[in-house]
Amino acid sequence: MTQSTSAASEKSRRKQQQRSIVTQQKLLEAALEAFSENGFKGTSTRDIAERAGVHHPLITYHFKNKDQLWQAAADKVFRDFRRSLAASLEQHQHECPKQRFASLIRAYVYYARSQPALHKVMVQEASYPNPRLDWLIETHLRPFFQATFELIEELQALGIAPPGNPRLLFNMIRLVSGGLLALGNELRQSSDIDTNDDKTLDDITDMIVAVFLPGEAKAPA
Amino acid sequence: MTQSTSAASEKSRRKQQQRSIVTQQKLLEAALEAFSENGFKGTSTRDIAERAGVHHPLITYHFKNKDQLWQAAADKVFRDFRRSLAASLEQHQHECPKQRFASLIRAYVYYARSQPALHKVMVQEASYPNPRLDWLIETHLRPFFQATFELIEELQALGIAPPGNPRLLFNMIRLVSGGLLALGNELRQSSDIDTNDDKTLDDITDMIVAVFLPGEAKAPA
DNA sequence: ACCAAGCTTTCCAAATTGGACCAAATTAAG
DNA sequence: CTTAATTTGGTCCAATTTGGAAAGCTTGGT
Repeated sequence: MTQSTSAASEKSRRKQQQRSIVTQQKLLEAALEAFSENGFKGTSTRDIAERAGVHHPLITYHFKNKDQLWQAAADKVFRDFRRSLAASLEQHQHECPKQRFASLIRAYVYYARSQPALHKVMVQEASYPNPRLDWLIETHLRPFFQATFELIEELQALGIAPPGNPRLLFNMIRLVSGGLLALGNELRQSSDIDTNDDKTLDDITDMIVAVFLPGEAKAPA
Repeated sequence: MTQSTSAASEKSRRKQQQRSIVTQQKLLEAALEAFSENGFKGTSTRDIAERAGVHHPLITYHFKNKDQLWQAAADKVFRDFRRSLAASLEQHQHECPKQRFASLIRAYVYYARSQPALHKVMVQEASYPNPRLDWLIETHLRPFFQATFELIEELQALGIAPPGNPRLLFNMIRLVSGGLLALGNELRQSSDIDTNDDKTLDDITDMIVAVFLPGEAKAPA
């Protein structure tokens, strides 16, 4: 993804310096923030550089151009996000299906708070057809969704999740899990809901579980 | 909101011409589309004028500036939206609470498809604090939410809606009701869900009701 | 010390921005 | 059918923003 990494081709190669990595990270986070606030079109590379506290030509240096930077930034969040969920699944692999999925939702909700850009960027790009949306779907959404559809189907077979189109059910769950956190600014003012409060996140998790997984879990042996 | 309407102050007043109304409507719809796709910052008045098929100085003439145009456009959707929901409530006022609310959800979902900008604009503006968000909340969200919170509380008291913070519950419902339709472009590609199909909308409605209003409705006398 | 990696500074040409201006046209009203 | 106000077309502008090039400086690996 980054220039330096892929530059290992000709003769002289020297390993990437630490400060370079730091700069890239700063740029990626700033890009994420900016893109999630103003969309791809509404964001200028200069704005990103400013947020990162970096001179704007460094974007060209590190990421070639705006598109590449967007992709690198999106890739970072979604990769992180999926890793985070996978970790939760593995960590709770010996618990009953309902508990496992509840933990997954919890992980989703907490990740969404730590990185609300996850959901915002998705909505931004989904607002009209464009190559970035296609990339996002093929690279991250489809693989992730596919695996989760099956989880949902299991839960339905066990009578834990309600019947109906599992894809629809899944999308509802992901929407509330990520969407509420993305609306943080609004909810505080419109509904007296403080998404910074851990208590709120737990309430959200509990409610999602109560609503979307109403079936009884098997009593633990 | 429009200039001509408020220009009734000095001496000579002549009623607004028909073509003027048409132009304003075209501009409002174009503005909505553009703002929902690219956000406020990412949208230029020229882009809006082009979508509307009118010369861009007409925006200045009819709406003074970009901010006023945004507000007029947002006001139009939200007013329409609330009117639509209010109509549903009134139309079903003699049905049982669960049926009434189910109809409300249905009205929400169908409106969200006819005007996905409703949800998109909300997410766009909520992505960072700004005066437009404040206006939106005070003018439309709070009044609408307040009334609906109470409906939810009733349903909870009747054991139809699950317990828990009614505000949280409400926001979940509105998120899935509006959000799925806003993600239309993505869902088709990522989940084989076609939000243009009426059948899908009915499935969505039914699932929301099944999930969020699991309690038994009183048998109709 | 050498030299590539990384960064700063400066500059530019092109495009876009919101908005001003005024003459032409359309139309409501008498 | 006049007439005057409304609405629109066409043009222009000054300011800002855009992505990117160029050239030289600093840092750090070897």
